[in-house]
Order: sequence, then structure tokens, then C-alpha cells
Amino acid sequence: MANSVRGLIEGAAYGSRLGLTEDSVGIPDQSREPAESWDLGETKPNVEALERGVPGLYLSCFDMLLTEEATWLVKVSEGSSALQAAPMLRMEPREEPEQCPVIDSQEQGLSPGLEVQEEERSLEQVQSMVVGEVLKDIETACKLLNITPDPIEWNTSNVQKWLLWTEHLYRLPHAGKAFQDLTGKDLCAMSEEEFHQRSPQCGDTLHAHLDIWKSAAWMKERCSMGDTKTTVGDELWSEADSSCSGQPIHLWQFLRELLLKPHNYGRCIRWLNKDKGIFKIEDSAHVARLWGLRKNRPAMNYDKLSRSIRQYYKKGIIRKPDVSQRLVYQFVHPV
DNA sequence: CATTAGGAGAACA
DNA sequence: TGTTCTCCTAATG
Repeated sequence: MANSVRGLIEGAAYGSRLGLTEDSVGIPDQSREPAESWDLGETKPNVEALERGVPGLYLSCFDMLLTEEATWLVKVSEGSSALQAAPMLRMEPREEPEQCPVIDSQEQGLSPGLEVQEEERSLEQVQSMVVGEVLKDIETACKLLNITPDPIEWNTSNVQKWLLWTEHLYRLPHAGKAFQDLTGKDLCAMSEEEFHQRSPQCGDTLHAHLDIWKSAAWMKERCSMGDTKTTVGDELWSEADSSCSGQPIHLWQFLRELLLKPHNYGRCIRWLNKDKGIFKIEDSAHVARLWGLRKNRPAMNYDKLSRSIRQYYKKGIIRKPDVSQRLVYQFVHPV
């Protein structure tokens, strides 16, 4: 089933120059909330879909498609031989990336009527949308975990972070120990069977997920080859890379990062007065979980996080505002 | 009850 | 070594 997803991503990589525009990635606001889809507490991973063996539906970005379009999407994913064939293209790169291979092979198969063309157009749009969402989700995870998008580059600590993240996200039993001391390179070299051997409960899921990350990384590389014109994907990645540099992050920096992305994290932390640097933690448990993920501290909670914030009092980094309110703090030096 | 405050020591890079 | 993590007691609303 991972192949279907992989095919979808890789197949769309070619269409991305045309298809993966801001417009096509533009999805109604309610359905493109990375914080929501990656949220540990509130997300509803489609485990049922996973168990049914529905390709791709375990991706969080598919949540929005589940309602009306799910059946259609499943049909497309399973029925299209082009999607299965797409990974083959990896071996023989095309000269004209603008031509979507999926469309090509379908046109050869049947003589397309108007409705079929219509359907193909929709398929293309869905593909672009899905790929865009996958990239965005991966980008979000990278920033949060402070890891690179390409699993090959992960060290053992990065691998553990990714495992913890994926396990939380899909409510999997903790299997980090089974993959201890493995680098991203090791992980990428492992077959599905090896994953299953190490973790019979969730090895398959983890392998499938890693496959998506690998495909996305491959696609990114693919897109960045050739011309220098940046695609949406590239912008996402480079943005992700920029935050992956430097020393271990400080808590106050992390909080600021969250505050700077109200679209993603506005539900758990937000400014009360940005000019004065006053902010409120709306969901203490959630923020603590995010911090724990970032620092690879599964046992993090608000009690400990707030203790760390209090250490900032005497350092003059964060203080309580003049009128003290619960869960409200203030940066001593606002931006 | 969750939050706040701060002491103390361990853990970590 | 500085920062954070962890655990703790006590106070507050």
C-alpha cells in the first residue's frame, strides 16, 4: 500500500511544476490546519482506514477528503495502473517534466471522452493538493522536531524523534527501543519485513510512513534539479532547512516560534499583546507536548515547562505581566 | 483542582 | 558550565 502513496507523490512530482502552484495547493482554511492535523491530542488518525488497507488514507492530510471524496479517491488510488507504474519513472527521468506521466499512460490505455478528461483534471488537482499537504505536513514536523526532511540524514536521535512523533500521531505503541541506535540511513535501508520483525505491532505503519518521507525527499530533489526556478515544494523545504541550524533551541525561542505561527498554533498559544510581548498559553498540555517532542522528552508536561519558564524570571527573559493572569507571560524584550 | 512560585539535584550538550 | 529536566513543598484562586 505504501507503493500507491509513493506513486501518488512521485507521479505528482512531475506535474508539480504546473500543478503544484499556490492556487492548487490552496485549500479552504478549515482543512489546512497543520497544527490540527499534527496535533497529538486532537488529531484523529485514520487508523480504521489503515487497517482496511486503504492506500494513503492514513495520511493526516487526507482527513478532509474522507467525507465526500474518500470513496472516489480510493477508487482512483487503487484502480489507476498509472499510479502503480509511477515509481518506475525514477529510473528513467523524463525530459519534459511538465507532462504528467499519469495522464500519459491513461491516454494510451483508453480513448478519453470528455468525462474522462474531466476526471483526469480532477485527479491532477487532487494529486497536487495531496502532495502539497504532504509536503506541508512534513515541513511542519521538521520544524517542530528540528530534523531535516530527508531521512537519510538523520542521526539516531533524529530517528527517535521521528518515531516518537509518528507514534504519537497515530497512537501507536511505543517502539522506539526496537529501533534504538539506528540512523536514518539504516532505517531507509530496512525492508518492510525488517520493520515488522523489530516491531510486529506498528512496524508496517512506520515503514509506510518512512516511505512517504523518503518519497517526498526524493521528489524534492527531483524538483530542484534542472532549472533554478523554485517550486512551492522547494520553498517549503528551504524554509524548513533554515530552522534546522544552530545550537539546541531554548524554550523561549521555541515559544516565540509557536507564537509567530498563529495559523498553526494559535489554538494553543497566542499573543495577547504582541507589542508588549504578552502571550497566553491556551492549551498548556498541548504546548508541553510540543516542547517535549522538540526536545525528545516524552515525559514533558506543563508543570516542568512552566518551571523552566520561571527560570527566565531572574534572567530577565520572560516575566509575569504587571497584572498577573493564569497562563499569561510576557517577554521582557519584545521583538 | 490547576496553576504559581521557587529550592534542590540530576541530566545533558 | 549553563540550561533544562525532574521532583518537590507550599501557596493561591
